[in-house]
Amino acid sequence: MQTDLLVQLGLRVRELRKVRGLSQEAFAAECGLDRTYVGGVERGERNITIRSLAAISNGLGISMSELLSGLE
Amino acid sequence: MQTDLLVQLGLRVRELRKVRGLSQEAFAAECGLDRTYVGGVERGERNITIRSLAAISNGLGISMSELLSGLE
DNA sequence: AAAAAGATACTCATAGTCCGTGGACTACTA
DNA sequence: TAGTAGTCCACGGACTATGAGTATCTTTTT
Repeated sequence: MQTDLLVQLGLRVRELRKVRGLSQEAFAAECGLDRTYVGGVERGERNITIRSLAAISNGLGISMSELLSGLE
Repeated sequence: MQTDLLVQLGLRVRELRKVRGLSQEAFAAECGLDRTYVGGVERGERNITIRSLAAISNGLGISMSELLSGLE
């Protein structure tokens, strides 16, 4: 059985954020999102919308397509 | 000014659906979604979540990453 | 005319915000 | 040894905004 889509995405976001040396709070500010919300995304608890996904990939400096590559 | 993300996505979904020779209704059934909901997505009226995006890309037989490539 | 798509409108669940608390950890400073 | 201060994150509660999902009616297309 494969890991849930939301969990996979969350792990990826967390990994990419940490590589950039940002705290959740600083990263959330970059994205224009709430810190508690980003935490929830990283924990795989949020079914994120495409607009928030765009905000996050923008905050990470990559495309949505890149952020989602390999995820089903 | 550039076209809204949701409109871009909708146009792409519509294009890919038509290439496959499916009506909105038949395609929606493939995706496990309602016909009017898919219509709203194609018209760029829905800020779709990642899970619905997964259902649609699955119905199209491509990855989410492919579906979103080139979109900002 | 029939089939396909658009428009509108509704309920209910949840996306997303804002406030706060507490625990784990690090680094001083005594 | 503490003791305290700072950082980071998980988590909760209360709240607002909006997405999911469906029904109905109208318009367009063939």
